[in-house]
Amino acid sequence: MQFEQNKFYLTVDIVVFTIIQGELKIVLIKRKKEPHRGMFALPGGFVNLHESLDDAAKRELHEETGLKEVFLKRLHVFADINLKRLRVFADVNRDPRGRVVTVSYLALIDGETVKLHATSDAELAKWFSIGNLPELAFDHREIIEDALKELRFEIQMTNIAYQLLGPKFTMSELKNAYEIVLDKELDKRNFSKRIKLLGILRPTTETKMEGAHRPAQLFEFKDKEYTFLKDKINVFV
Amino acid sequence: MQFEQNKFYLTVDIVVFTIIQGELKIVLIKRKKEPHRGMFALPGGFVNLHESLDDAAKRELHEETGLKEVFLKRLHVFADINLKRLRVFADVNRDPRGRVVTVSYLALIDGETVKLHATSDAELAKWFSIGNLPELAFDHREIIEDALKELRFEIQMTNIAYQLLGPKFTMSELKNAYEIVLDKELDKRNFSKRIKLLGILRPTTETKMEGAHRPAQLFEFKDKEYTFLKDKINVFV
DNA sequence: CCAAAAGTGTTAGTGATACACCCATGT
DNA sequence: ACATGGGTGTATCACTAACACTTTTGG
Repeated sequence: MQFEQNKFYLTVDIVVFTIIQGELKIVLIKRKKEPHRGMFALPGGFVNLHESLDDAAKRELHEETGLKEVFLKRLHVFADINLKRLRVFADVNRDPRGRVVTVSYLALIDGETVKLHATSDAELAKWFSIGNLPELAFDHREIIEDALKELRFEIQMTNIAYQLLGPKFTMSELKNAYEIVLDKELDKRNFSKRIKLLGILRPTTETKMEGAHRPAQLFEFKDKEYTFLKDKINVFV
Repeated sequence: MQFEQNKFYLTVDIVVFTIIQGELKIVLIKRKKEPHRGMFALPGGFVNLHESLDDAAKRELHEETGLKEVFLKRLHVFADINLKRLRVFADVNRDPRGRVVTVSYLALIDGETVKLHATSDAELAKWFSIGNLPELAFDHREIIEDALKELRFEIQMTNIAYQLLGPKFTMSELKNAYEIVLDKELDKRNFSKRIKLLGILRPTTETKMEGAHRPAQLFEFKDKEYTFLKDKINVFV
């Protein structure tokens, strides 16, 4: 075939966001091989020739971060979502080994699931606050910045927040997640009104008592599928 | 290198939109080679190993549609824009020649530029109405549908409409372009108010007389750079 | 009764929507 | 004078934004 020589390496890189101790964090792994050995990088790696990008992302994330079944299950959900928002990074010189094109993935998981992981494999995979990242291999800083922008966009335009929280949560917990992602304080009255108006939540009959104050009502997401709140988009009459 | 066998072909495909005779159209070319010889496909092709995706897109578009300098100049603008919205199509079986991953580009040009082209090379490259496409090679129909969705999103959220029109235009011409892209009638009073409110246009002192009626004021875009109208996005207080 | 977070309502302002008439021109 | 498309204004409604007090609980 005429173009036999023009072949590329294809990789996937996954930006996994979560909230731990009130901070937005991502998983990074310490590279064991050259290039950039010893530096931190996003989990990810080479796509096999007969493997879908989604499968490669799940496989690499599992291999490199050693995450458990629980986490993989969540990951599956994320894969469904993020096919819609794949990004490509393809600069000629982005990898010293040759021409490597990468496709980035965005994943969200909730803090509870995270804790299960963080104890198991801390040597290789660690959580880093988004505001305090180490020096990163390749162009991974750029990929992360892009993913963060996308996350901020998506959390306002879609219902993806369901991935950041457990199945039931208080309005305060939800607001807190938005505040952390958007890095901005929100007014609780307006937040609550707006979220209710969007109609993405269903109140449950349960409440959560925690500390010396009035118990909070628990909510759940109506849909645990990626939904675009498109009324906000079709702006022209 | 361990992954030597896992190499991919990388292609770019370009969806070029324009408006001709009141219809939204795209360029398709008739394939001269197998696979899918004789079928219509998006302009595009293999990326060379030492070439950026943008350069490959410009090169392939020029090679396959024979477009002139005028057009290439516009294309350059489009390339700047659309790096932000690259899409990947990477299914395992999308091309019978092997594992081919493609990156899609979205381009807009104005009807005037188009006419220059359409006469030159009509055998191989043709304009097709978006509502009346022929059978398409590979997964190009899916790529086009994706590009159309993106176009409809972008025309409402950004100032990309400047690429669909000449340097100066009447409010009616602009409204018409929006109507064609969105496939929806718009109220001229509300459209005009909203566009003025967005502040992306500057009125000129010139007018356009055409037919037996009051002459129309000509406008131009303030910025001919991709601008996101982000006030519409940050929705939370 | 005190501390702490939950929960809730009003007002003013801004933009969205729906709708109808006059204006400038060529014939 | 009339036909044609250009150009504009107003009233209603919905959402945004700013802001403070009462409720429920544990200690």
